[in-house]
Amino acid sequence: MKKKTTIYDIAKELGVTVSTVSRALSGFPAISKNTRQAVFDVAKRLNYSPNKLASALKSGKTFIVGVIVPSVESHFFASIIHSIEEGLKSNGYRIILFQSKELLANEIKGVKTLLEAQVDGIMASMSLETNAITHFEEIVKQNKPLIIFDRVNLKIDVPTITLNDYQAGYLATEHLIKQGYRNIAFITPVQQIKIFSDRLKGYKEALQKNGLVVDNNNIIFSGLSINDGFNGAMELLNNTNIPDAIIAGDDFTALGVTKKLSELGEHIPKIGVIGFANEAFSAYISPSLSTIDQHPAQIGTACAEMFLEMILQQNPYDTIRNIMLEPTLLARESTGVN
Amino acid sequence: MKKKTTIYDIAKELGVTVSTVSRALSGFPAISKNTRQAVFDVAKRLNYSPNKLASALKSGKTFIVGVIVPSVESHFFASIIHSIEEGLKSNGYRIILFQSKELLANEIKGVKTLLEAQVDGIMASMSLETNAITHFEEIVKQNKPLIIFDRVNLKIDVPTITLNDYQAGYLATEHLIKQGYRNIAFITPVQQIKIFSDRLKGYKEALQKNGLVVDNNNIIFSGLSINDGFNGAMELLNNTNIPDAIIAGDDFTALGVTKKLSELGEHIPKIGVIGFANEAFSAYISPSLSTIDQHPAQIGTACAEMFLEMILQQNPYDTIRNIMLEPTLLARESTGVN
DNA sequence: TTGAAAGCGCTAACAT
DNA sequence: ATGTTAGCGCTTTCAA
Repeated sequence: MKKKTTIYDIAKELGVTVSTVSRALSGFPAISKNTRQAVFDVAKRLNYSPNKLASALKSGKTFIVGVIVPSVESHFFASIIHSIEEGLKSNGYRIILFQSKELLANEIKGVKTLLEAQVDGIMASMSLETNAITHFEEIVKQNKPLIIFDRVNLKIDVPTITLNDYQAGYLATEHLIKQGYRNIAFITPVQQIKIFSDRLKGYKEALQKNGLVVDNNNIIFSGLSINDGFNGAMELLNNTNIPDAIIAGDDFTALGVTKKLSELGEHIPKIGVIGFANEAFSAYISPSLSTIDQHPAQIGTACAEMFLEMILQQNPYDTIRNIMLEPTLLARESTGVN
Repeated sequence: MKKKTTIYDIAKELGVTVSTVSRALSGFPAISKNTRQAVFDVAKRLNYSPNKLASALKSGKTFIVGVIVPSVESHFFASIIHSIEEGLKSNGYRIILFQSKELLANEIKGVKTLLEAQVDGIMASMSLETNAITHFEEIVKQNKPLIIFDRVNLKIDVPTITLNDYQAGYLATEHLIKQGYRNIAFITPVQQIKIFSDRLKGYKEALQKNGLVVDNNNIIFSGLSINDGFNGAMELLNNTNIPDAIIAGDDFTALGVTKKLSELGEHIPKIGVIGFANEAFSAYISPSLSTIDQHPAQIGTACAEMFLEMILQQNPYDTIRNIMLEPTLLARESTGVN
């Protein structure tokens, strides 16, 4: 394998020094038009490809932002990632992805790996397991921008981009009540993540405001998956007082609920189902799934803007903003809307 | 922000040289137990975090493999990625992800970016648009391992991991025929990607072997998405000779087909539908979706093993293996199976 | 507008 | 078992 072309090769070829080549390549203004053109021509001819590693080592900037999400398989996170990329690319930043798979250990490893890779900042949404945040504090200690989005832990003092999940829980519940449901169950992930406890609060208050009682037998704590929905529904159907509607933790969970209900088919009365996140499939299944739109594209865009703000400040944490977006109800057939 | 700890700081603290520290940290054998322990202790105390950039620059190895996929949002690719990660991590390799979003331009940019980031190798599945492969040839020219999986272009001479897509097309068609369908349509992506032309071939031969004729009006060329399925079904239903079954390019496309069919509801006779890839939702929608399992986990594992083989050879392309896995039929309600 | 030279943090001969 | 030293490829003062 022939040696790779470096700026030294270009410099030698042109009889100039590497500094000139470096300046020409990086768009430094005080360079003659001719020199710049000559450098570009030779670079092209020698098939030059810059070594970003060397550049990053010297300059201290990799132009890479690490993004940690529970999983990339949901439309919600995939869409956030996409809009982060879009929002960042005009400034030359790229992202590198890390999936925690809902495991705290992976999340910790992700932070470590990204930090060792010298990323210029990190955006993260926490795993369901996350109950400690020392791994995130390390990022702050290094004075690198950290932005937490969607799944936020109460205890952390960094910029956040979240959805108004209290409102999301309230909206879903209120919608079901308006549709005539009276015994509404709630399947939710564990509660150390703020958005999930907020949602539960919204659910409870919507019930109370409408004169309905909160029945703890109607609240199931589980994970987020088709299986969790399936099992959660099974559990609820064993209650003496079977619910007439179920709010699921996300659309996958709602799909599991739907599956369980359809298995029982004629044996039970029609039960309303609503999810969260508006997955790609949700509008297309039968019955189409009512859900709460969490505006992932807006969340991603806000993350990107926030990051660009932070790196402009001498200290990224000079001002800490916490942005909250509002959810939208998407009412479909699964809650009796034709 | 205080300076980051380097191996120099550790060395100074202990009164040894950086080489000793470097050796201790990297598990070099000829180091006394005491020294090693002392180094680890100080490293821990000073909160040392290695700068992988510097290490990679010097050693020429980043231990990063670039993975390019059309999109991460399908279970198929997400699952491949997961098993690539699993297969690689025991050897210290990590992956960095790049999504082409089915656009050739993005794919080209992905290769460039990954190469500039000095990845140790690249694994890629081509976008639907990909009709030129000069960008991939650059990887080979640099003598870095390139592995193409699933979506392969005929013209490229590198190791590949694919599914027997001829068989996949054949299986799907044969299954429908066995279920009693006689006028079977086929919605497929454009044909420069080998797997899609193979599938089509399997479809045609299955028809012919069973005494059915190939009707070009029954073959629709489109993309892969819910919308493509929706529109494809609409087009097929406008034919004078309406098909009694539809094979869709993937499960998302099949979902779009299903949606269109259910919209027409009672007005048309029951039409069979089958997809490819066994997405997470496929078993859980109503009717549950028949599909062809493409064994993504096996594909990913094979990619990882192939990569590890390639870097062991003095020249990664000394031996080029092309692995082909066999698909499995998953028969469900959408094709009339209970 | 260009050159000279130092050095980012680490690894890896080559010594001892 | 440990020290010395020369870079990896690039950016960036400082000087001319």
